[in-house]
Formats: sequence, structure tokens, C-alpha cells
Amino acid sequence: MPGESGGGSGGGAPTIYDVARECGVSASTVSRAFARPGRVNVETEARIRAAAERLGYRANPIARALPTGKTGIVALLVGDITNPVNFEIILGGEAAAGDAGYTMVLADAQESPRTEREAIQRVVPTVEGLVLSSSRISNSAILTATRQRPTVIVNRAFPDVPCVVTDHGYGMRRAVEHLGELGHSSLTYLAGPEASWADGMRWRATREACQELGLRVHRLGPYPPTIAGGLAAVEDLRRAPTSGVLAYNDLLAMGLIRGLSQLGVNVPGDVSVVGFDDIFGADFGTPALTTVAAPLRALGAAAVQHLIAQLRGTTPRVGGPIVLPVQLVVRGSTTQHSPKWTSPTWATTDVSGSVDQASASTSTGST
Amino acid sequence: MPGESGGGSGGGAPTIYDVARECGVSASTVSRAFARPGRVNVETEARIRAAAERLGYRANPIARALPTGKTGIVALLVGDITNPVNFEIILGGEAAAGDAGYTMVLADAQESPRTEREAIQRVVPTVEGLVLSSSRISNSAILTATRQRPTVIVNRAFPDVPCVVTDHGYGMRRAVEHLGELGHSSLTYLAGPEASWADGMRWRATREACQELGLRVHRLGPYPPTIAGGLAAVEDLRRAPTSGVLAYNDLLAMGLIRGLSQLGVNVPGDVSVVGFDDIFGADFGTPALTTVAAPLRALGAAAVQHLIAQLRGTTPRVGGPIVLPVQLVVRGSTTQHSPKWTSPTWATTDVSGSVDQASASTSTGST
DNA sequence: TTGAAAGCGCTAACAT
DNA sequence: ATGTTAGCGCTTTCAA
Repeated sequence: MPGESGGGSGGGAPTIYDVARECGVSASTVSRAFARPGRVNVETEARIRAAAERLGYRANPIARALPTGKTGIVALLVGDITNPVNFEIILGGEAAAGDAGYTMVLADAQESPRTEREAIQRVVPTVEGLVLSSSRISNSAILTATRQRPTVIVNRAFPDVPCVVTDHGYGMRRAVEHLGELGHSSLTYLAGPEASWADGMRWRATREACQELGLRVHRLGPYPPTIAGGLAAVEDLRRAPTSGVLAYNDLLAMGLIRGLSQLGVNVPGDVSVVGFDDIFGADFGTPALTTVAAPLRALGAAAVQHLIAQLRGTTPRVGGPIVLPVQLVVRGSTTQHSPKWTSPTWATTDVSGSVDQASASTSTGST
Repeated sequence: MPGESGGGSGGGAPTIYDVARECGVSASTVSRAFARPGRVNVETEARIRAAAERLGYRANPIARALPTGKTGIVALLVGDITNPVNFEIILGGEAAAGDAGYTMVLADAQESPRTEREAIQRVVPTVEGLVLSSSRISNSAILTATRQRPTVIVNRAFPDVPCVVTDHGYGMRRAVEHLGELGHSSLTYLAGPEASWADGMRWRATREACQELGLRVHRLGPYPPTIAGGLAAVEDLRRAPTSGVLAYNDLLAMGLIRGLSQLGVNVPGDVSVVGFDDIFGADFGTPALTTVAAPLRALGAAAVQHLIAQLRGTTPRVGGPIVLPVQLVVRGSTTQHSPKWTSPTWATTDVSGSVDQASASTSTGST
């Protein structure tokens, strides 16, 4: 045994045997007293607890995990830990795990499917269950994971696996309604990553809502869901300007606003922009961002709670995802459509205004 | 992979015994082949690896951990997971742990010393080592932790324990120099939480730098290190205005700017504000925040790296903290001092300008 | 209700 | 270089 002195559990942590000796019962009784209180004489149990207290006994979770497989650990895997959206999800997950007496390990896929698969395999032997958030891996890789451990998926639908998702549909609908009410009749959707399930949902909802409300919409992108992506979208927007823009997410929206400002285009005066997520910092900018607030923390918390419930014997809910509600937060980046807008000065000359809904619906992006 | 039941370690995961049988060696040889490659015949080892591959054998980390105490897990404890500063530290820590083949568990103290102590006790049996970041617990509680597991402390000095800290001193000095160069001769320091070690460092460095450079400075606060705290500081500042303000951190600075703006006070025209940390979002606002960029990710990474090195046998470095360099990032919230500033219109009438350095040095805050 | 004993999968002396 | 044999601390049959 290396490093006896160092204070590891190898050294001096009291065991059930110490407790057993201390109060004159067998080790198995001590074990029972902790594992299934009630299946042991109340008085004996009291004696055991007292002795344990006296010795400072704490059950060794890894020793317990060996025969039972119950490590008391769940893993949260995020596609990109750098993304503020995931940050909030992590918060929620950590809180829920802690509340349930579980420990949460955090693993980051660094945006790479390969890293993600490796990370899963690395943690899987240690954890009781998995939460996959903004996962970038293939369906078959997810299937592999679900066969190894109970799994809950965040913001991606998957058959026969419990999923927790944002109400993208209602969120986008509210955003479209908002822009419509402000008089914007022609909109642009700035698309996020093609592989993103959320992007698909948001774009589809946007299209449907626009159709229903009689607004026109076209789609630009895909762009990386970052400030840089928003900056990159500026040129495309100049080529096919609209007075209302819906961005796949806040970062994209903020980048767009920044890029537009650098060109001297006024937001919201010339262009109204709405984001999605309401990440930390969305209200820092000028103008503060109008956005659809996603229930980020609730998402993380619900996923972990659902996972733990499952570990404790609840039948997982797999009949369609659990949908968490969103809320439109109106701030400064949207305003009434100006009637004299028809040919904005900041547009690039060639195609301004020439994009119609029909051509847009089938566009696959211009980058 | 081959039609295994796949259920979990309880069911059908192959063990060293399976591998041993598969290639006709003893279990201990298999164990050696994985634990200490080289201490086994190269040809035997090849056979073992082949068999392991064939069976899809993966060493069970918790079974390994029982006799060795090596779980391959380290814990990162943050004082408040909600704080964007800690967020960056978490990123850095996770990356470093992953790179070293370790898994990181995240625990949140929720700003409560009690929760923090409990969290430590909860994870300590499972982890090989601890990183304490922005810890709110007492010295004696830290001592307790360090006696249980190798520990590294972030942003707090502690005798005989390896510490990784931001170069608060140089950072504040640069901030003061910057304001001095811009012509601000009288400054205000907005203090953070009294219990914060970092606040102590920053205030002291501020005072010393001001003294050296012949600038006057007084201290307001303490305030909670949040946007709300900054908002709350506005009234105090009006009562004792200066053209230059150094905030304990970015959130405080951003809150102050927001509050000032609401009053119609122009930043940086009327007041120059500098923050500290350069958190995510510090450049979103208008004006973008001039701030001292703390090496947040590097801090998290260095702490975890140092911890893991220690776990691998390196002698911990305890002769004073490891100090990581900062960088002044000049953005829009600071500018040249306007000469006609002497009696700002936004000041509250009574005491404007009456605070001098002597009285300030001993002030303990006004909230 | 309690005790005795056999593992969980792996490591680490001790032999060979 | 390899095999044998005890455990790590806990749970869990199986008897009592």
C-alpha cells in the first residue's frame, strides 16, 4: 500500500468493521443499518449510529459501488463547454445532482464527435447515468451510450430515450409574432449549424409561423453559432436585406448587431434583431437584445432529475420529449418598422429585396 | 462489441478473468499487462492485448480504485458556480483534467461556507485531490480538507498549500497607471466582499500604486460583486465623485456603468471606469469595458495540472503562490480626463471632492 | 433480527 | 516472467 501516512482512505478512515467492533455487532449488521435502515432492530441501529458518529465513520462510496454498481455519480456531457448556453445547463444540472445527493462529473466534447465518444467511454464505467447536452454525435453513437447506461438527452429528440427540450416552436412563433406586430413583413432567419437539431426546429417553426401570419421569410447561413458567425452574416444580409432578423441564437444576433453597428446601420432603427436563449450577457449590449429566453437551467435540472429518478426505479418517460416553456423577452433590439424602409441605404446594390419566400424556403444556405 | 449483453458492470462487462482465460495466462499477469506494461513479456503482453481487444475489455476504474485509492477523479469546488469568473476557471480545469486522463467532478458551494464544507465531505471519499476556487470557508476548514486529500487553492493564499493566484498587484498597478496617464488624479476603488482575499489584494495594490504615482484614492463599499452591487454603488459615488473609478471586478464595474448611464452620466466622458477579470461579456456593453484580464482559464488549468502532478508524485510547490500574469485590456470605458471636471453636475451636493487619501486609507466602507 | 461467508474486479505481496 | 493468494470495504445470499 503506497503512502500509508498521507490521509487517503487506505490509511485511517474507519470502516464498518471498526464500527462493528465499537458496538459489538457484526459487520453485516452495520452494513444493513446504513444500506437499509428498518431492516435492523431500532435499538441496535441507534447503537450503531452512535458508534459511527463517535468514530467519524463515513461509508466509502467506491467500496459500496463495487458490488452494487451504484457510484452516486452522474455525468453531464456538453458538446462545447465554452458555449454560454451550456454553462447555464451545467448550473442547473449541478444543482439538481447536488440536491439529490449525487455528484456530477462534467465532460466536454470540445465540439468534436470523436472527443465526445471518447469522453463517454471514459466516464461510463464510473457513472450511473448520462446526460447528453447539445450532443454532436451520431444517432448510432447515442444508441451505444444508451445501451450502456440510462441516458437523458437535452435539446435533441431521440426515439425511446427520455429527452428534455426547449419549446423551440412556441419560442420562434412568439418571436415572429413580435416582429409581425411591429410591422415587419419580410424577415430573415440566420441559421445555426446544420447538424444542430435545434436549428432545424427553429427554422421550421419560423417558416410555419411566417406562413400562418402572412409574413415573408428567407434563410441565410448556416453560420457558426458565435459572435464571429454573426459578424460573417452581415455581408449576406446586406445582399438580401430585411427589416426584421431572427437569429438562431443570441451570439449570432449579437455578432450581427455588432457588425451592423460598425457599418453605421442602426439597430433597431434600421434593423430589428431577435435572438434565442437569453444567455448571460444578452442584456449587456447596446441595444440590449430582444430574445426568446430558453429555460436553460431548468433544462439541465430537469434532465438530471429525470435521470436520477430513473436510477431510482422510475420508468423513464419516452413518449416524446419533455418540453420546457420559453418566454419572449423584449428589450432594445427590436422596434416598430419604419415605413420608409423599402430600399435601405446600407444594402449592397445588386439583389436587394429580390428574395421571396418560395425561393427562400428551399435555400440551403449561402456560405 | 460482440453481442455482449452490454448492460453494465453488473451484467456482462468482461473482466481480467475473461481475458486471462481467453489467452491462457493468469489474472495477475493480465493485471500487470495493464497496470505496468513492461514488467511482462512483450509477446505475452501482445497476446493479452489482443484478447482484451477481442473481448472489448475495459478496466473497471472503480474496482481498481478500491485497492489503490486511485479513482482518476479530481474535484473542483467553486464558491459560486453562477459567477462567470468561476465559469472560466471551470473550463480551464476541465480541459486540464481531460488532457491528463482524469475526470473532473464539479461541486458548488452556493456561496455558503456550510454548503462548501458539506460538498467537500461529499466528494472527498471519491476523489484523489481537490481544487478549491474562490473558497468561502474558514482557514481551519481548508486545513481539514488539505489533510484529507492533496489540495490546490485558487485565488487565495494559504501557508504550506500550493496556491495559484492572479497577479492582482500588477493588474491593479497597471489599471492605476492607465488612469493616471489619462490624467485622472483622484480615484475611487469600489470594494468587493470583505471576506474576499482577492479584494484585499486589489485594494492594497491600488493604494500602493496610487501612493507611488502621487494619485489620490478612496474606497467605497463593500458591495456584492454583482451588477446589482454596481448599481448600488452609484449613489455612494455621487456623494464623493471622482473622474476615475476602479472596480473590484467587472460585474461591479458594469453595474456602475449601467447605473451611471441611467442617471445620464456619460462613461467614459464624465467618468472612466475600469474593471477586473475580463469575464465573458465584458466587451458586449456600451462602452465596452476597460479591464484587467485575469488568466481565468489558465488559473483553472494550472491548478488542476499542479494537483495531478502532485498525485503523480511531484513534490508540491508551497513556497508562496504560483502567480499568473494579467493584462490590461483597454476598451471604451476609459478616456482622457476632462480638465473642466472639478465639480461634476451629477454629484450629490454635500461632500463632493472632500475625500482625501488619508481619510480614505482607513475607511472601512460605507455600506 | 442477526451472523458467517462469499464475492464485486482489481492489485500487490509472496512464491515459483 | 509468471502464478498464487490475500485482501481493498462493502453488500448479499444463506443459515441460525
